[in-house]
Amino acid sequence: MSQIKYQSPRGTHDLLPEEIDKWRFVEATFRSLCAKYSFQEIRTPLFEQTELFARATGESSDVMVTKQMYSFVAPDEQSYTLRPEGTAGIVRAYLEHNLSERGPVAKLFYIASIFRYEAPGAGRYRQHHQCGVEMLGAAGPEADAEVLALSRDFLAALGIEAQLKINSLGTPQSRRDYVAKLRAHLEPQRASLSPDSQRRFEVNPLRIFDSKDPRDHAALQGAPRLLDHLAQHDPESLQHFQTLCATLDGLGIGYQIDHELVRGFDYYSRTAFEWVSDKLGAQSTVLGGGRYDGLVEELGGNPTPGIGFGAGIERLLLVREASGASPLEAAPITAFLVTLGEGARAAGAKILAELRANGIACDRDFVGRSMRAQMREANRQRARFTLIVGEDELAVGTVSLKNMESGAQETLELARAIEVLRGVS
RNA sequence: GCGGGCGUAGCUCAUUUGGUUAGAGCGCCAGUUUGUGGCACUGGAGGUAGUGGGUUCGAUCCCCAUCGCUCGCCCCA
Repeated sequence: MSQIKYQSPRGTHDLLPEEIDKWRFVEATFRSLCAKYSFQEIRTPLFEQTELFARATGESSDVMVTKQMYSFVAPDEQSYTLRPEGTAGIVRAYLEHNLSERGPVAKLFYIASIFRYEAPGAGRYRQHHQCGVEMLGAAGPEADAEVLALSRDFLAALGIEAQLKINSLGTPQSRRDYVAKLRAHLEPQRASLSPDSQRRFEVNPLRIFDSKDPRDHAALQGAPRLLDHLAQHDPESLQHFQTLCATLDGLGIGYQIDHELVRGFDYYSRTAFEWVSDKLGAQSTVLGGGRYDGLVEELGGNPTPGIGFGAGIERLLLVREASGASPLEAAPITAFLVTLGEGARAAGAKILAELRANGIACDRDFVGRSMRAQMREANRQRARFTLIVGEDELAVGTVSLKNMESGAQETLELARAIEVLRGVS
């Protein structure tokens, strides 16, 4: 440990064999659900032109966000950035390949690495991994319900308990008026806000809702609510929200309306949602998403509605374990070849090849260990059978097949043993 | 970016008011007679105590720095 010269960069992690099965489980669960919901996988480049992400993360905060991106100048002297989120690249691909021409609605999903230069914390890394979906071209609340139903099924399949919170942000226009109202409400108490929120008051008053400072909570008492504002000035958004709620009721998806659930960027509209868990301390969101009807246009396309969600795999696994979901184990191999003597050892490669040609997962000893050690290794790998080949067997062309669970052993021709092993593979 | 805690074998942790060869459990390797695992027993390998400085006769232990992890704050696409 002390002679270590290189280590993985801060906030990045190696996924070792003993933990990879959990990841594969999450990914396989997500893929199979997406297939069920008819979402199709898309893979976009790990990096894009910096400009794309700068645009997609909004003009107002791009200075701040840019500091949290892994940007670099390539030999072509252009600036590129490792993707800090999943949606922008997909929208770019949607526009670049005119996916809108293939049908009115594109339902896409991705599993991707995400890079953000920020302080690592629980469930928060500089390279993390997300499962997400994007549904482009459908403006109605049934699209929201589709995405939410998938998210519900996903968490349920993972054995994660979480609560759904939803809210409506209205349209950028109606939200602008709301922000003005909110400012008006807070103005008189401005001096009593936390220092951070006094800054937010200038930059992005909606964010004050995210504050944990009691002073800010006090100031927000009696603040105007988004949904009330929509009722008066944006009836279409309210109708959208109410229809969604009714649909969720019909689907048996429980939710909680959270008037303080907000999003920072302009292209967000209407539905915003988060699945939260109390299992994680400060990082409570396990899956978040919402509608972004303004994004495609922002990135140069025709006005196109969109809604999606993203969920960090690291955090899903943390919550899953905190919830006491059953651990996952690697699939054992079917057979372990034990050889005795040089002749058998030399013949081993060919026997393994035959087993594998018949679809049998198998392994052997590669360091010339004793039979006892080979048996131990077979046990350690939880092999279901050992195939023992010694000089005796070699001489008459047979093998000894031992069932490691029952301990029963029989000597038979290799071809027969393969028949048996194929039957259990 | 700010503040608190932590950093001893592969893993989980002991140890020291600063004092000879830093320990345990698990894991790993080997053996317990001749070709048989899981249990048990025996033995073994493995650590310049994250790293670099400093204080001291002497540092794993005290001080500083640095890297990493962690908790909270900021931020959160």
